[in-house]
Amino acid sequence: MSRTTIADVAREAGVTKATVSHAMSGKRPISDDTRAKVLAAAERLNWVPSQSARSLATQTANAIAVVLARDPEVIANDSFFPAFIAGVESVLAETETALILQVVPDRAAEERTYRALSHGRADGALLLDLRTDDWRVPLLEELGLPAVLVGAYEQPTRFSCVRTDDAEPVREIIAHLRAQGHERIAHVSGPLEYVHSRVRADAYTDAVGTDALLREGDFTAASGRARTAELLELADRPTAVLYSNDTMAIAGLSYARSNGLSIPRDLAIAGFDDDHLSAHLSPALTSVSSGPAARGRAAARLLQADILGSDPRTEVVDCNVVHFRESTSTTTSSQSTTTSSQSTSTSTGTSTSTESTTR
Amino acid sequence: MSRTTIADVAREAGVTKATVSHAMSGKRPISDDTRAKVLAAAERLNWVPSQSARSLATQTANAIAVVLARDPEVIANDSFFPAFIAGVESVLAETETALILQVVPDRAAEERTYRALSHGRADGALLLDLRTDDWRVPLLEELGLPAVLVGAYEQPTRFSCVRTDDAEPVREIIAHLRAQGHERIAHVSGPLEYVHSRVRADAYTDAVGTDALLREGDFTAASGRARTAELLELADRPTAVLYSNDTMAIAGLSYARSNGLSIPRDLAIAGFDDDHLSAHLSPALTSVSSGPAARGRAAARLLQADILGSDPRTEVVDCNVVHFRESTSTTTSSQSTTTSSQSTSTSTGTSTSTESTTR
DNA sequence: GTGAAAGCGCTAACAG
DNA sequence: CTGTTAGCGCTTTCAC
Repeated sequence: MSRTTIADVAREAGVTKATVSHAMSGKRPISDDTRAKVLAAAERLNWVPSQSARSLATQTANAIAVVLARDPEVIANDSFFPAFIAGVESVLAETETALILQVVPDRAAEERTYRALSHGRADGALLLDLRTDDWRVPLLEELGLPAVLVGAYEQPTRFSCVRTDDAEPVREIIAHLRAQGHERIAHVSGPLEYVHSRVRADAYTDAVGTDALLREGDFTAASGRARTAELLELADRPTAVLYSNDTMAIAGLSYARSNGLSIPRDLAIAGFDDDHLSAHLSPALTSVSSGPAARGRAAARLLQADILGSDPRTEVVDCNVVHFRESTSTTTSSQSTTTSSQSTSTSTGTSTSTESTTR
Repeated sequence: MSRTTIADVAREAGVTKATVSHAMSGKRPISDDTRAKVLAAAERLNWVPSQSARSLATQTANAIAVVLARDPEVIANDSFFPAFIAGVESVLAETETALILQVVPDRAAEERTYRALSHGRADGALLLDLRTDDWRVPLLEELGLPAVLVGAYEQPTRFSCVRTDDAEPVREIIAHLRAQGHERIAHVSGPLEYVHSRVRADAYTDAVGTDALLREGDFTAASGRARTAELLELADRPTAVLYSNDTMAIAGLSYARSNGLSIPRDLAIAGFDDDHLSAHLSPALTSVSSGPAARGRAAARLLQADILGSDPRTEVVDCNVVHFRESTSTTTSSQSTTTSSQSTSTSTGTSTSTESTTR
């Protein structure tokens, strides 16, 4: 059961370990003849180099990491995350790079995890759920661990970013609701410490002119329901609510309905992130498709480039598309205004502009 | 930028590397005094042991792996996978164990990946999407890599299994449909090479007495639509269809509707895996909640036990619950027959029986 | 073009 | 209880 090592292959091929190493990596000239012998021997013995030995020797891991500080349960009910990971994997698969997914309970563990990752366990990290002034950014800079920031990050940084314009779709939705005669439009945001929640909330406040009907949720169904309950109890209750994700929107929708409201007649509802089933709900849910797979691909590519030594870049993956559906329509018959067939297959074709980071 | 190593900590604490190592692991008696010195030094230097060095020395990785041979896109549209991973992570988080997720394009890459994993990159693997007579089982046995098989596997094996009874819910649904007067009930299965698809398909064939209306899909929306189209073109078209996942069911539902059929009046529809939004669809979709999180937790626990040397066990996580909803009801008003509030929170309380493996 | 040897940072005997 | 000493399997100088 003792694993076969590079020494076994060397012996089998009648050369030294160094030669085997170089024959595999091509890092120095090798005669075709010996290379063939080495490859044959490796094949015969089913040898695969030990990643940990290689990591130790080279300080590279052939893996990138995503560290999640959120409750694992959120993974299950979030429409963004699985699709994002799918996009990431589609890029990593090309180079047989592994993705390390680690959920941590608290900040101490998170910091320890990043330190451990930087010691030969991962070549880089993808940072999700960014906060204004996120402590992870300086930490990773200090550790020298390459990273890509997914989402808007305002501070100067040497890292690449994958951004989208989340304010624009919010403005579009508010305008749409206004056009339908709505005057009291509420917003249930995600945790406002997250930049993307904040951007959406700010765009909302800007568009409606006040934050009186802004309520902070946490992306879970429970919070969607609770914040909706609060809003509906107001003397001057809103006639429309924009939620920062579909899970909260649907929880809110269910709650409103069970309280005798008809959607969209009594209450218009819009979500965000466009879950793959949202178009099939009743009423079909107006939502913003945020191109998670495209963003995952972009992030993985930027990270690989960074690891290979490229300069950091900010890539704006502008794949937000608002799908106006029945949940915000006064005329219940109409389906989406924008093309509704805009799904995974077409998202590769969305406009992707690139600009270099100036700072 | 040279990383701080155990030698730095030893120097800082005025002891040797061995002492530091043991102070951290507790693998041999250490005086409280020196332990304190070591911990203080480690803290001061922000030292985290190099995982690759440790892996090399101990042949352990502090990580477990899931290798996926499917198209990354499936991850995004599958309701089982994210919830399963969430369950796995909730167990791994307790011990700060990492999850390695690797998507591979073909069998050669998959085999190479398992070999690489077994060389100190992962301590074990979770096997999903089992096939009858799956080649991975003997491979992992040969490699000596601990594993847990998720799903029914009929061959004798030394690995632990996490099983569920998928036949029973299929029988329940068929019986329910029969009771509503349906006589031509079709089934769109997943790829029949997968054991779980096969089990469901066999249960279906058994229950209806023929496989004339059995069609093989591949869990994608596209196949759900295509197989539904074929079924609806039959002279004697079915009046009910049971799909092997919700994604196919919803695609089928949409297709049938766009062809002028009313659901469930003209066509009853049932899915499998109970996506978190399925209860909110219109009509609400009858589906089988298969407790993915509970299965993920069970699998992770069994794998950790195996890694620590426990004997393999087969755990039957029987958390399948059929939610009868509008898509199969003649009386369109009624909601689920079974409690519909059976969600993540309650799934921990489902009956979980344990039996030891006899072979 | 190939070989020999020195580590990468840790753990685990073996001494004391 | 603590120090010394070999490795784990690979890469990478440095010689030849």
